[in-house]
Amino acid sequence: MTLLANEDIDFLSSNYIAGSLNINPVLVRKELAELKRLNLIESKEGKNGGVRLSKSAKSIKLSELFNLVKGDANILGFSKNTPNPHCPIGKNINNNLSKLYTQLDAKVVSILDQITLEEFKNQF
Amino acid sequence: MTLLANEDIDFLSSNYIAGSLNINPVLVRKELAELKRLNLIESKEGKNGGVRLSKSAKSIKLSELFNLVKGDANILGFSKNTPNPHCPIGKNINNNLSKLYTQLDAKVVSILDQITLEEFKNQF
DNA sequence: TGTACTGTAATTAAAAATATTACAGTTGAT
DNA sequence: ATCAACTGTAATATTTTTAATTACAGTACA
Repeated sequence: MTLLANEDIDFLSSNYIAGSLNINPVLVRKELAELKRLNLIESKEGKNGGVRLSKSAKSIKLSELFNLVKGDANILGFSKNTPNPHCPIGKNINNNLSKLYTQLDAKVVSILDQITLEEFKNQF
Repeated sequence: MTLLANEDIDFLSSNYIAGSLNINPVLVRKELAELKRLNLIESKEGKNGGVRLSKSAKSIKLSELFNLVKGDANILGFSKNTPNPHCPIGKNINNNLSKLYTQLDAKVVSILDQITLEEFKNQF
């Protein structure tokens, strides 16, 4: 997103972006699909196509990106974690951790709400 | 740690803990080694051995555990992420993200500083 | 009509996490 | 003293997850 906010070029190709990220273009396109779903970017197919921000970097808050990456899970959450349901602690730990994580996530979001992509980009 | 704080039994064996976590005892012992390194727990070898908290749950803040799990990295940090050093954005992105993450981590720690293991345990 | 793209699916390969096996050393109980 | 139940740790194997690759249909420009 920083790259999209930074470059003057109208549409950036997934190949170009993949070059910057140093990963495979198909992975980039998959992630771009997510960003598109949230209307953060728009794409153009065909020659000279690619993707660009669908609104100004000034109007995109980092919290939006955080929530996108976060998805359903808590960002600080557990990867797998399937404790023994017969253990009195185990059976409640995920519930109690989740409560805590939700609280922490909210705080993180409140900070990221104050930072725009434009501001982040301008550091570079 | 919640389990250790909760149980009355003097020393809990790695097998018992593994039963609650539903994972392999060897993994548990590896993680216990970390907790021991930080003097959060103490262990006894031999029969009827195991581990217990080395200080009261009241005196253990969740922030200590957060920092232990976090290690060197930022908790919100990147898993691999080796961007193209020839890209003006790519070459600085990790540095700039790291600055941001450090700020967020600090906020998280400030919250977890206010919660003791005892308080967390008492929810169960 | 060729070239450069997106979009997506399917497959393969690489990396990371977890489990397993093994065993030396310690402690308590019989 | 010897057995049983532990810790501590290393080495290996398995499983899971992540990322890369291949493939190709569809679109747009020139």
